[in-house]
Formats: sequence, C-alpha cells, structure tokens
Amino acid sequence: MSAKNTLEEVFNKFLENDSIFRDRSVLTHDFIPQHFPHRDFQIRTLGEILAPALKGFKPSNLFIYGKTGTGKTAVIRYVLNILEKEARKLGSPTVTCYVNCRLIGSEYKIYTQFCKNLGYKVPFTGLSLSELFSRFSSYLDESRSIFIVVLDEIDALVKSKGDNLLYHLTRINETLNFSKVSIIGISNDLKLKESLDPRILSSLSEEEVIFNPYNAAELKDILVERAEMAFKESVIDEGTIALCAALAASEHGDARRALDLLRIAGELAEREGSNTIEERHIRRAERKIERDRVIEAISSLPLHSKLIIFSLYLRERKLHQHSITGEIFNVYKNVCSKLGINPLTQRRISGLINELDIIGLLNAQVTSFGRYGRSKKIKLNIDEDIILKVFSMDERLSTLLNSKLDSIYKFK
DNA sequence: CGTCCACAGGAATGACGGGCGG
DNA sequence: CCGCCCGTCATTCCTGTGGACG
Repeated sequence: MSAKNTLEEVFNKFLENDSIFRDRSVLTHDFIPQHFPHRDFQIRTLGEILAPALKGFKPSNLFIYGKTGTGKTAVIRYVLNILEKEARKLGSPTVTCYVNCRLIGSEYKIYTQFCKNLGYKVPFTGLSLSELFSRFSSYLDESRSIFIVVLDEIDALVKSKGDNLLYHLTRINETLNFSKVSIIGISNDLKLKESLDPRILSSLSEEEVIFNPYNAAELKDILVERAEMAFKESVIDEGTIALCAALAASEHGDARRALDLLRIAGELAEREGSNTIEERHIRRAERKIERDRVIEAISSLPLHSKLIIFSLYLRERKLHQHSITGEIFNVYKNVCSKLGINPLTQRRISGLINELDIIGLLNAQVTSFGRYGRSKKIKLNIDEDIILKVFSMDERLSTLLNSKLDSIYKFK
C-alpha cells in the first residue's frame, strides 16, 4: 500500500470516528476550573486575606505552600479572577499580576511584566535593573492602586537569582505615597523557608496557607467532575476513574498526574477506535507516562552520563549480572576510544554513577567483597526496549550497538 | 587477627563560561 | 565594553574502609 493511501486511511478513520472527547482542553494543565472540590477552606481563607483590597486597604502578604498538583496555582488564579471582577464592579483600584518565576526566569523580565500589567510599556532590554525598578515604582505610585503580585514557583527564582527582588518588593511600600503592594509567594518547597533571609521571610509570611496533597477519594471527586466535561456520555465509568485516582494517590496525591493519566488514557482509547475507556487504557497510559519520563531523563543527560548507561547496558547484555565501578569504567574507556572521545577519570565516573543512582536510572550500592575489595554493585534500572529506543536515535552509538563488540570487553 | 583488595569519597585545585558592576 | 567574580565540571591526590582470606 502506498504511503498516500495509508495516510488517507488514517485521516478518514479519524474524521469518521466520533471523538470520545467532548472537550479535551479540560484535562490539560492550563485549564482553570470553576469548582475546586476539597479546597473550600483554602479558597475561603484566601478570600478573607485578600478582601481588604476591595476597600482600598493593602492585604497582608501571603505565602502558599503545597506540593505539585495540589491546586495552588489554579486556586489562586481563580480567586484573583473573581477579585478583579469584583474590584472592577466596585471601582476599586486593584491590579493583580501573576508571574511564574520558572517560566519568566529573570528579575528584569519580572519587572517588565509588572509594568505591563499596570499598563505601561518599558523596553525589553537596555535598562539597568535599578533604572527599571525606579520606573516601575514611579508608574506604580502614579497608578494609585493596590497591586497584588503573585510569584509562582518562587523557589526557582530564589535558587537561581537570590532574594534581591523579594527584598526590594518587601520594602517598596515604604517609598510609595499612593499605592500599596501585596506579595503572594507560592512554593512547593518547604525548605525554602530556611534559605530565605529572615527579614524577608517574616515580612512575606504574614499569612500562610497550606495545600495538602489529595487522597484517593478526593482525587476521585476531581476526576469525576472533569471527566464529565471532558468526555461524552458513558465513555468512562466510575470504577475506571477510581482506578485513576488510586494510581495517582499512591504516587503523591498529585492531581496533575491524575489528569494526565485520564487524558492519555482517553487518547489511547480513541486511537484504538474504542468508544469507551477501559482499565487497560489506564494501565497503558500509566506505562506510557513513565516511559516518556525515562526517555526524557536519558535524552537530557550529559554525554558522559549517557556513555556510562550505554557501557553498563553493553555489559549487562553480555553477562546478566550486576557490575562494579571498575568494570564499567573499562568498558566505558573502550567505548570512548571507539568514538574518539576523551574519557573522564574513574573518580569522576564514580560521581556520575552516584548521580544516576539518585535520578533512579540505575541502582548503586556500596558493597564489600572482602578479600576482593570494596566497590559499588551497579545495576541498570531501565527497560531494554527504552534503552534501544534512545540509543538508536544516536547514529554512532547505534552502529556500535550493531557491530561486533568483543573488543570492547577486552582491556589490560 | 592482620592483611590487603578495589575501590569510596573528601579536599584542593584548575579550566571554562556566563552574568554583573563599573 | 571589559575585567572580575562566581558557579560548574573535571582532575589530582589523598585517606579511609568492610570483610574474605591466609
């Protein structure tokens, strides 16, 4: 069959088949729902903290903690939305600004975003930080508003750029005559508290709200609600959703994970031409997510770490047993010489192996062999088909894989 | 019970690149 | 724009060590 015919068949099948989805976007990460099961308490607390803005008073600064997938971001964006609408109705000068520090990245861009939300334009480059800051603060004062800043994933900012911006923001109110700034920090790292300057910390956490992980029952409530919007009638039954919830709960109570599971299971079912989502689709979705994660992890590894994985795989393919550092190092050296790459030292390799152990791509355990020394017992922790898939993408490694390899195991 | 293997893993130091202040 | 400083990666040198073996 020609390629054209194959494609036509695929497209036609896609067009003919009614989708099982009503609205796929409901299950994606950036969807902001209108209901938040089991978050009433947090929403109410946030509302109480922010309400003063409506009367023109500065709300307390606020710190929000919670692991990934506990609804922090979605809830705060929802609350801000409503707050802004309400403020507009009342004619209260409340301006909000949501910034994701991981995405926005630099201090400069964050101030730029602030200015933009205040309705001012600043050059996207060229100003010094202090100039930008003073422009921002004069714009802000001019606007005579309550400016509510949300810094999401604030731990990323502090880790990479330090607490400079936070320091200036917490003190800016002292110099403003007509405006006020409230800061809302969102972090999924409780340890951030320790690494922050205590003065900043105390000013920032006038109020705190904690988002605890969802349990299986709570996840199920969320999924049921979303599945209703996402899928057509009777595509998925309650038992299947419960399975989804249970799988995600046993992980970390991560709702994002649970929604991924549901969406991917739906895509798998649809591709298969099934008009219901069954348990097997969920199971396969779980495996696919895990596989994609591992493939992504390996692909983004630095060169020599990849070579270590590669060498370890070669050894395990020949001798089905654990390896020790020195043995891997010898294979690794031979692989390097085949590829014309300068090998790193054994000391460094030992360190890299530890890093790979932490990521979970292999298991390493220091073991004593008595008379025969002391080393790390090392075993790969990746399925063979994933290894083959990743390394066949690299031309030179895949030819190495297919060539005669005996010499790689030899050394002096 | 001492020895000795085959490393582990800490400390100091060097090479490099990227951001920042003047 | 340039020099400086800092963080990251890597090397070198080193001391420490669990336990089988003799």
